[in-house]
Amino acid sequence: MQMQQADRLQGLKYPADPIQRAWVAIQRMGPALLERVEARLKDAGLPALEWYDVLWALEREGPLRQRDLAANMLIARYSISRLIDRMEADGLVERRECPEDARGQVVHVTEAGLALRQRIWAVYGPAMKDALAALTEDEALQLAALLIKLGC
Amino acid sequence: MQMQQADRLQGLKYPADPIQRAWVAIQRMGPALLERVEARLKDAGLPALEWYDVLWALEREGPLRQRDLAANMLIARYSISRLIDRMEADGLVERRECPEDARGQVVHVTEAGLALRQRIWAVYGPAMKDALAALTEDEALQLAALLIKLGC
DNA sequence: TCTATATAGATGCAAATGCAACAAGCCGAC
DNA sequence: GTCGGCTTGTTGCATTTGCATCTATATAGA
Repeated sequence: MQMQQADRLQGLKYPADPIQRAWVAIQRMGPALLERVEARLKDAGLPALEWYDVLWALEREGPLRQRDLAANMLIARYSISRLIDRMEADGLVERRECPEDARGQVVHVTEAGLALRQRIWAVYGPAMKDALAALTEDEALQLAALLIKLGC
Repeated sequence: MQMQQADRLQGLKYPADPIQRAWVAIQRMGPALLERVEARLKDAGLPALEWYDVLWALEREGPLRQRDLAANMLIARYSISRLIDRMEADGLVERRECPEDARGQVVHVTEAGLALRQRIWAVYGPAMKDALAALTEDEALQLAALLIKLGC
């Protein structure tokens, strides 16, 4: 198999300055953990997490407009447009007319989409747990609280 | 100006489960903060942070092989190869022969590279500080410590 | 030494991304 | 009403990515 250099996390140094240290840690660990998890999805022949996010948002909140999906996922409109193109081509979602705004469309999940989400979660859930296994539950909550503070 | 949907961080929900909550927070805040900072670089007509990372690694540690840059930045070899192509074309770095391994090359930073790094830092530093302004120094250190734990 | 295997880096190709521009519909001021 | 400006979603184009593969060199082991 190829490399996996995102797991060369051991020898890396961090700045001493608190702000810089936090910044580097966030920007380094986010992608590294993501790569670990996505590698397991790929090994299982499953699509990337982006697809999961769409499917889960639709299952959780019901049919949504592309605009709202974009807002949920913090990605650009044109990205959603093309992501939904691909997912629709795979039969996971459907675009339907939007009654109260003729510009818009409403995205619905299909049965196949629901089924795929479950198959992804069966791998994603455990992989996420493993990725964060070094933290206790309290620490995980602390970490989340600190990060969420940054969004406000 | 265009959108900036990465700042729609306010209304977003987080799972109650500690592990999931931490995961979502990391994966959401990392890119959102990055986008805020990179927007300021772009407004100033400066290149993306990737370039900064290369320049700073070379300035800090001296000339490096592409292999070592890749390890430092947690990115794939072929990405480095092409990143250095572009930076070399811009006169910021130079590839030179590697005396003790004829396969390899050593990347050196040029005067222009040193100068550019300083210009980037003048924007990057303050932007980073602003992005993390919601945290005290203690909190920043706490956050960093929790994240760094995940790499071990 | 000679061979097998591993590593460094580059690259062709297909897919994905970002940007800018666009059409179509909405909405509020007048 | 209608006019200007905003929002929604799409698309052409150039750039960037990821994957697989390739060459050249290094290194370990018989």
